[in-house]
Amino acid sequence: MLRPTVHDVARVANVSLSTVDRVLNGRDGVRAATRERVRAAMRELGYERDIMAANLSRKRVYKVHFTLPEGSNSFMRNLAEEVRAQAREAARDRTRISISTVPPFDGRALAADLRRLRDAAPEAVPDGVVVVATDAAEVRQAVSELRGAGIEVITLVSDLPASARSRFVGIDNVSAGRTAAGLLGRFCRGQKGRIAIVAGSMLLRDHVERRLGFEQVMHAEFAHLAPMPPIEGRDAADEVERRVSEALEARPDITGIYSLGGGNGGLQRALLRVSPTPRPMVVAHELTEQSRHALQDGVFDAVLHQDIGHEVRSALDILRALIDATPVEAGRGLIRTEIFLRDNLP
Amino acid sequence: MLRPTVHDVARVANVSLSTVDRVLNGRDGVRAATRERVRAAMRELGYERDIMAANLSRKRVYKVHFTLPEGSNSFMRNLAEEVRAQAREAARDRTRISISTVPPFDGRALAADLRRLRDAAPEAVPDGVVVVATDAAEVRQAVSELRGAGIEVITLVSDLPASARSRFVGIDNVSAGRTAAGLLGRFCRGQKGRIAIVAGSMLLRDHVERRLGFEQVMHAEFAHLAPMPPIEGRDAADEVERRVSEALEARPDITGIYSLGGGNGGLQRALLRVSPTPRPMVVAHELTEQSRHALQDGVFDAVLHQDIGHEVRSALDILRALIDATPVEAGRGLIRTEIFLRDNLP
DNA sequence: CTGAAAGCGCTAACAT
DNA sequence: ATGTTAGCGCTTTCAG
Repeated sequence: MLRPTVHDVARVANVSLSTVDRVLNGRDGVRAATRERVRAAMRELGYERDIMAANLSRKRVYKVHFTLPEGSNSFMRNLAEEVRAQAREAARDRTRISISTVPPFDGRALAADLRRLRDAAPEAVPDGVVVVATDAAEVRQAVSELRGAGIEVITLVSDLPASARSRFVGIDNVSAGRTAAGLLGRFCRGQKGRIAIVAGSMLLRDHVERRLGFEQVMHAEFAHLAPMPPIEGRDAADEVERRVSEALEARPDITGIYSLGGGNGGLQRALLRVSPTPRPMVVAHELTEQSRHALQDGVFDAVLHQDIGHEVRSALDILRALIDATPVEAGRGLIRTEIFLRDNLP
Repeated sequence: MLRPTVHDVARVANVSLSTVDRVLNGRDGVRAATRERVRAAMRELGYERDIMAANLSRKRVYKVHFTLPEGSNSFMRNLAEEVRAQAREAARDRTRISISTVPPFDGRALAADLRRLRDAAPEAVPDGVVVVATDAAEVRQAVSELRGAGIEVITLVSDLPASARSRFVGIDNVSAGRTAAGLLGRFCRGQKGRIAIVAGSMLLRDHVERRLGFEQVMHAEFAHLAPMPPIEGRDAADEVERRVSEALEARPDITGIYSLGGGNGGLQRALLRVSPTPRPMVVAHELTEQSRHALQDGVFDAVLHQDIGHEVRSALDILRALIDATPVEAGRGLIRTEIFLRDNLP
């Protein structure tokens, strides 16, 4: 037996197609009694609307806008590239993607960009917005206004907690930090010594979260391995190289290193230059050309990674579902942190 | 400007809709010259067919059958549960799913079930079959017959190489084995001793491949840790418990264990009962209630996991594409192997 | 408030 | 070998 259609509902409820449609789409102009009759018919038949057919008829085009930080680091450049790549494919799924970039770490500029979207000409106003959020009050406010205008907002990579954003898509950074500690602690089993943490800046939210998770687990499970205060390398290879070299020379008992930010090329050079023995075990973030080589050469032991393509795709899926007011699983959007060793490089 | 439609193509090529349709679907009854004219028009306009509309018009229902091993272990039970869950959702995507189960490790029974599908009443013959394959000649034969009858066949979780199956959906099991070795080798750094391998059956292709990858890396990178010949527990907790207990008692120098199959409850019990010191490091497969507890209690150190939901969804996507004769990316279907520690349990 | 009718992009009889 | 026409399930004018 085939799925019931609007026709069946109309017949059973003894109304016309248009009335069923009005009820289906919550439009008014239907007497309460009639509406109830239609609802009853739907329930009785187990009616479920065919979204494909609906979209076809309505000639629906999902208008989605991405607001990204200007290409400060290679991660963000990759992200922008990925969005552009998927913009092409998305056309086949009735999705039109636009992109704008704003200066990084500038809440004001970001908020202004979001407001611009809301105030655009009606046919240019997007149905949904994806934003790599800077954590600032103005941004929270702007997001709230977008939502007020019926625009769905997804935060990507970096969340905006306590805001009106519809969803967050990215990894769980606390969990990533915990994972790093679990690996590094086991890699250094039976060793005595210290663990060095290399971060970009403790002003970056995801870095803070990773460190938090890392120290939670280190403290609870591997108390003999005392993490040192973070070395802040500002995600810049040169600075990382200099500071890590100093640290390695000053403390020959460094048995493990957790690099939770960028600048991994510098870390790698520092390790090759100082070459302490036995070599420290190293866990870093994001699979790039640099970190891939470091893994292959046995300089890094593990790399934690977030799959950007997956994140963008996921953001689009969730956005379309939100726009269609289709139920979206709660946990959807939490991307797994992938773990790469030399042995499972893709 | 909107996407061009069949109407546009027809107009430009100066033919009727039906002719465009014939060319589009590779039906014959079109003169070569006409066909070329239509093709040219498509290229000129950049025409791309709207699959949703096509399916709507065609009233297509994808009939898909899953043949699964009877619930011997919790992984397979979860798999069956997941398939049932998605059977409900899939209805919305014009997909009708049926399921049958067969005794595990029984190539004959599996082959019989597959033949039954092909020989069913015409309207009950599925368009595609998804099967967790037992590696046996009869099964290869049955798969070949299904394909001969125009039925697409996808192997799930465990592949059937050198067979006529259309695709494989699952993890790269060689890579998973390598990953396990990379982890276990590092976890046992500085130790001397032996590594025990616990497998279900060397008749299962995925188990063979995992072992292969594991030994590759063990040999190349951690030669001081000699892997023992596999203990075959037939994925049954009791048998695993018995055999592992014996092994632990016979060889107190077991410093690491790689459990690449099912029956992890038994492994866990054996470890608790014999409780060798220092406790061996343990890497196992599949996150289940059992292995989750083992991780939390510090009995297991890492669990390699395949996301079943993702696999089932992926299998259905690919199957629909195959049935539609839509091109399917080659790498599609290779699911990432996830790594869980106590610290990043979902 | 409610309904009839004309599509959306594609396919499938049924002509010609 | 090609064209005409009537839908698929839903939405959207435009009339009652």
